[in-house]
Formats: sequence, structure tokens, C-alpha cells
Amino acid sequence: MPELPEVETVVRSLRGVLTGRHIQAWQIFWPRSLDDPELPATLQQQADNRITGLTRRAKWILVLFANGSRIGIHLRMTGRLYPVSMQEWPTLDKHLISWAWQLDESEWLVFADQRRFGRTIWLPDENSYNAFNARFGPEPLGRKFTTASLFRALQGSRRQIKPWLLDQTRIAGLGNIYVDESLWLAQIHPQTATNLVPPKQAQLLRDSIRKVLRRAIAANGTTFMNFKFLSGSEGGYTDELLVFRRQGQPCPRCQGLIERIQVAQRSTHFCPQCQPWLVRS
DNA sequence: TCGAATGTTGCGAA
DNA sequence: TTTCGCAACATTCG
Repeated sequence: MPELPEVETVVRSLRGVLTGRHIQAWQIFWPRSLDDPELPATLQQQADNRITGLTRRAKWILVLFANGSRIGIHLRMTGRLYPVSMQEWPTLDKHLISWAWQLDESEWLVFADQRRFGRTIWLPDENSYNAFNARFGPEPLGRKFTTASLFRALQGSRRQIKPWLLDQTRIAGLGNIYVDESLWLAQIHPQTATNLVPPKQAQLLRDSIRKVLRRAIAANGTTFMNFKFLSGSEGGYTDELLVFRRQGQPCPRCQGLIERIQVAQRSTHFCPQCQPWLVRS
């Protein structure tokens, strides 16, 4: 359950649950999910383990501690992060769980992950956080994601636009679903070379990305098989998808048939009729 | 049995 | 230097 809106949904739903709590114990079921095997011991040695907040950067969940250290959690394809009561905890099937924190008042925070791709990293200080932060491009919903900066960046590359948008060093947080949706809304063919996108289309693309992400966040994300936030609630954006996994169905804009092709090893959905190869302004 | 699945990384070859 | 394809990670589902 992986893209920006789903991660944002998890962060918002867990912020109130985690803020102010302490991690009393850490149970590890899949050690490889930890970037640093010493992380649990390191955390225990911290004088103050109070969680002061929860934020998101790209598709990472960041848990903030009182002394300025952070833990980053990436859900990858199938990760889920949710609280579980003390009563419920013993009944859980542990083989799907990568790790779990025991919080104050005897609640558990579970990181369950069917495919076990999810990762957890340790950012002890500002230096490590800055290095982490530098790995990503601008947040698409942030102030720095302007039409001018997007157009400039597009001019600097000759790659196909779809893999370019998926590249987290260019824009942070977009994944396969929302790239297809955004390109459809902006009427840009996914294989268009980035440097051939005219300024007007760049503006439309920037606005489309923000519109799609905002609507998805408002709907609590998209649910396929694995994404559920908190205990079992489903994301509502699944019903609002206009092209993703709708191959063979009529385009909502022009009634052409949605096609599915491979672009950069990812399944890609678009309308060949109203997303021409290259759009001129 | 094979292929594909919301993601990321690293390697080697154009 | 940039871009691209592929494998790997691990598991389930159709």
C-alpha cells in the first residue's frame, strides 16, 4: 500500500495514536526488515524515547523522538502499520509480522508485511536526516513544486516521462497508480520524452499531479489487496481511478478504449486517443 | 506452471 | 554521463 496518499493516510491516522507514547519493548520477527540490527538496542539506550510526532517524506513514514532522532519506515508493496490491543496481540498470526512495538498502556504497534519488502531505518541526528532527505526530489504537494521548476527539470532529461515521474529523486512520492492517473488527466502519453513536454503541458501536469494526490488523500488512498489503514478500513479512491487497471474500458473523457502497455517494466494504462504521443500547446 | 503485483536498488550494457 | 533492461528481494493469486 505504497504511494504518497496511502502513506499520508497512515501517518494521519497514527499521529494521534503514537504522539506522546514511549516504546517499551521491541519484538523482531523478520530481522532483515531492519536496516541496522542494533537499532532496537540503540533505541533502548536513548534517555528519552518519547515519540513527539509523525511525518511523511516521499513514501517514508518518519517517527520523531524527543531527542531529535528518527525512525523511518517504508511499507514497500504490502506493509501495514496499525495498533493492536493487548488483548488482541496474543491471537495475532506472527508470521506476517516483521516487528512490533509495545507502547505505553500496553498497546502494540504492528508492522505486518506479507511480502517482507518493507524496511526500517535509523536516523540518529540531523546529519543523517539531511542525507536521507537529499535523496528525494520536491514534495509534489509542497511549495517548491512549481510549474517553473517542473518545466526546468523536464527540459534537463530525455527520458520517457513515466519512469521520470516514478524516479523519487525527481519528484517524491509518486508511484505506478498515480502516475498513470496524472498523465491521463494531463493528456500526456506516458512515453513522451520529458524534454518535449511544452510549458503549457508542464503546467497541466503539475496541476494534475496535485489534484490527483489531493483527491486520493481525501479518499484515504486506494485499496487493492493489501492497503488498509488502521484496523481494516479501506481507501476510497479505488472507485475514483479513471485509467489504472481499466484496460479495455472506455476512456471517461473521449470514449476511446483504455490500453495497457509495458513502460520501463511497469504496467501502464492510458488512452491512446486523448493522450497523444506528444502534445503541443 | 507462469506471470504479474502499489516499490527500490544495484549492476552491466547501450 | 545518461539511460535502459534486468535481476533480486518474498509471497500470493489468477
